[in-house]
Amino acid sequence: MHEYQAGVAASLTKRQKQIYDFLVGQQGADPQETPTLDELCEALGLSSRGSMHKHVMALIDAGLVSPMDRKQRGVRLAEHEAANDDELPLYGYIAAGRPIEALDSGETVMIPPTLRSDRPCYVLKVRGDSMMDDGILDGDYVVIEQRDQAQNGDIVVALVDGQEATLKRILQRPDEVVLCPANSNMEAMRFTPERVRIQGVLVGQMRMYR
Amino acid sequence: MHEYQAGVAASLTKRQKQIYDFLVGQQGADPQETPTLDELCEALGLSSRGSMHKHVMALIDAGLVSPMDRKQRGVRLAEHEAANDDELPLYGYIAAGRPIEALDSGETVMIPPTLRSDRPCYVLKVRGDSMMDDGILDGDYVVIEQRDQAQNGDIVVALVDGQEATLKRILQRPDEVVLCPANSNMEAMRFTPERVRIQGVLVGQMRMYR
DNA sequence: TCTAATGAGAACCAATAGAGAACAACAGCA
DNA sequence: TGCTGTTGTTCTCTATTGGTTCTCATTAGA
Repeated sequence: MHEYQAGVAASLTKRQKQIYDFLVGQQGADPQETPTLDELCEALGLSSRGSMHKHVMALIDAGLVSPMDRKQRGVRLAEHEAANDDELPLYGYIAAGRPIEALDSGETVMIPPTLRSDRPCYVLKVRGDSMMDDGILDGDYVVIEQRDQAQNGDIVVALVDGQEATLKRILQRPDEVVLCPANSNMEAMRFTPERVRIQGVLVGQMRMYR
Repeated sequence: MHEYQAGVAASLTKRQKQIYDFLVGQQGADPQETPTLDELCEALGLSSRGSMHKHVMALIDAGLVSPMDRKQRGVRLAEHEAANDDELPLYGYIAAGRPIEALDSGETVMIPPTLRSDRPCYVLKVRGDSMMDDGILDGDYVVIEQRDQAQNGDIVVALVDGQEATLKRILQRPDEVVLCPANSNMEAMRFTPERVRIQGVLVGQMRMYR
């Protein structure tokens, strides 16, 4: 998303970029403050509201400024409500050897953007100690990025034979897939590749005490 | 009736914002005092109650002022539902045997409300493996509730001799305080009670992968 | 030279702002 | 209960502000 913004900003003219930069700075000073066209003119040394309007319209077309529909509320930056829907769905419990135990209600958990990726994610609650040596304990919440491929060494949600879901570190070899627990009491499990389907990759974890 | 768009404070007009700011200030001065429309007019230099009423209606539509249903009880701010301060300050790094390494910049981290307590909290980043057997690894973020007392078994930020900060499980006995690491390679440390000061209690933890 | 970017300025008009009047609901009081 | 002053509500009318749309001139660059 920042990529996108930068890309658009790159196609702005000098004046437009200058105005946009001013607005960004202004917002940092006081998010409530939305300068009028006249104020923008004074700040940037123009004397024609109409000219300023033309520049602002370009910024609106570029998606950087929210359209001001004849309302006299000043020029304000577009709210880039990115994909930061802070709430992610809590699908249910994951424990070695059973399918994911679904929670019916559309329950969600608030997840900081730093704990997730830009792609679609969901949350599971961990049952059992199979990953304890990697610091993932019973009761922890894990954030899973939804995808069907992973790199060797990733911790993944893997579905075996279409029914057993488990959270394990994965090793993919040409002839077999190894799912490695992080628990000295447990053995790695080996399967032929076609028996294992990846349902997501671990991107975040959190735990609450008490 | 009123075509002001309900919603955000950012969409307020200048006058509306001015009135809202006045009300906020007023509330700070004396929470009991709820100015009438006439008083608001006098305070802000208007002479028409009707005009002031129009502005106040806009604030009500914006959800900033609680509707006054023809009652003569003055203008009062809406109960601000949970001014969700999702951001907590990131104080710095904590590692066994050193003071907390401060990060100067007022950096903050977004923390879901479920991961913190209602009391004041802050965030530290973990250095080292002294708590690895409890699933707290190098690089993890821990949420600490700020207080100076703890129960036996709590994981606390403890300051020893006023200089060494450490994250450990605590055991308080009448004659000594034991700080227990969660790492089979490390020994518990024993101090006389006056040497140990509790700076907070662990209430949440999170980790990001890659 | 041609074009795009820029800027000035005028005219237009809807949004905002304010005054004031009239009315309605309320609270206090006899 | 009825009276009275206070306070919220609704209305009309007017003025100003500020976004919009023009036209036209100037400048920089290919």
